[in-house]
Amino acid sequence: MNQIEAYNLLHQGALALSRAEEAGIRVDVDYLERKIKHLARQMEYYERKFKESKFYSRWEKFQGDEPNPNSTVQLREYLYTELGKKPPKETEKGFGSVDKESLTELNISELNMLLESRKLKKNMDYLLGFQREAIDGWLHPNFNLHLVKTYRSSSDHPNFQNIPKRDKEAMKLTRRALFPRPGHQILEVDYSGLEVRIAACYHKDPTMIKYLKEGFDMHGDMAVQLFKLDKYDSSNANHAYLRAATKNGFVFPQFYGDYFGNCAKYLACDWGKLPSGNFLYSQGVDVEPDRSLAKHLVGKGIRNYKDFTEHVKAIEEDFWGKRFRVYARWKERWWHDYQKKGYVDLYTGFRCRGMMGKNDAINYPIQGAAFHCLLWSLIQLDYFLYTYKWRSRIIGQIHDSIVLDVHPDEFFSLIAHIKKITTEDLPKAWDWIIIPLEVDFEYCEVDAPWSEKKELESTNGV
DNA sequence: TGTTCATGG
DNA sequence: TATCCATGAACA
Repeated sequence: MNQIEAYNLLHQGALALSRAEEAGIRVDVDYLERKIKHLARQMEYYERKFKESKFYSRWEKFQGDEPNPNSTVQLREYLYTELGKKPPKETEKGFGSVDKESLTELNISELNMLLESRKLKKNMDYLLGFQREAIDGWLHPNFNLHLVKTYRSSSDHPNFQNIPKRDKEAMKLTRRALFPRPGHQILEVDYSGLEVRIAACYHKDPTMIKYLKEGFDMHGDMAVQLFKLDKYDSSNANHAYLRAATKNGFVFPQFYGDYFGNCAKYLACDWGKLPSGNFLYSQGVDVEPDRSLAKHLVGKGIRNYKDFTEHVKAIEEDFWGKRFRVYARWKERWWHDYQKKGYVDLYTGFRCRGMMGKNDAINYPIQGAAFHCLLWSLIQLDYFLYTYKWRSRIIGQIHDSIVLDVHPDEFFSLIAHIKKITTEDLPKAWDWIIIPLEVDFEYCEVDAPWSEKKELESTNGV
């Protein structure tokens, strides 16, 4: 594809997204007002309790003034200088970190209070943002195509692309404010594993292609290797958890250019959430014998954190040296080409210029082109809804997913059309897409808020 | 204005 | 060489 096609994609994309902005999403302003008051009371409670503690009075003495728990500088001085604690982690600039991971690791009860109040504040900020941007009970988030260096989109006022989802409590609290039009329902369609599939279009690694075409479970296989399981059992909650940890703590970081040391740290740390124990995070200390995963790994010859790091190192070497060696060779070639040319071209006709590190040069074209798949689909869908005067509307987009406000009469036929556009029409339009694409659907009942979203079990036969 | 933290993909 | 891309709030 060439730069004319790239321009047209952005032009048509801007028009389609402007219609989504105009459509907007309903917001329950009464709920916002109630909940904001409620959160304010909860925050006051935590503040009061925190100030009653000995931990606080010592901080007050040290500070010589009223301490500000929101100041990372004050907090780190107090913890790491006055109290002499050892920072579990450092910031990018080399100071002692006071983020959630570090404060949890320090294991001081007053810090848990502080973390709780940070969480409340964060939730409050989302609701205040909605309240500030609401016009007559409607939000109209902006969707930008001109701000991101990879030619992805961004969103602001309010940002539609970072509303809580993983933390169930925060998810319910924030998305409970957002509604479809009266008598309508929210529908979401998202491309599954889009970036992995688009990456495979670039590097064409046969093993990866096989995983994607045959529907084999790459994360499950890696979990078996990392945790020395006999066989992956998806009905086992521990296995399912380890698979998620593997996906987020090894596979994706490796794709983005991380190395075994960080991966080992993340995986060991993450076991803290597992019933079987958090032993390895206590750095080099031998495992506690009464924890089942610990026992299991000891039985396999991995006795401590150091052993585990070596183990992850070996798996990393196998990952790039054997399993995905064609992918690895592509990365080297691509990086070499960038150093020669000073730019990288996307399959979609865009060019990224400027100073890039190795990870940047490799990841930008994948991230950008993956988003363009979504954008192309959104343009087609918008054109279709607009031309045939459907009552359903696109109301937003989150990198690899589209959010719609749907009239119930149009629900099933709309799903069929979306499936055709996203998984059949797109690969026909762009011949560089050599991997089959898949989409999943989620939906809410009529008049239900976004917090009530559930999976659509099967879209066969619609 | 740059840094840190938290949220999403 | 060592985790990619954003927005937004608060602080210094």
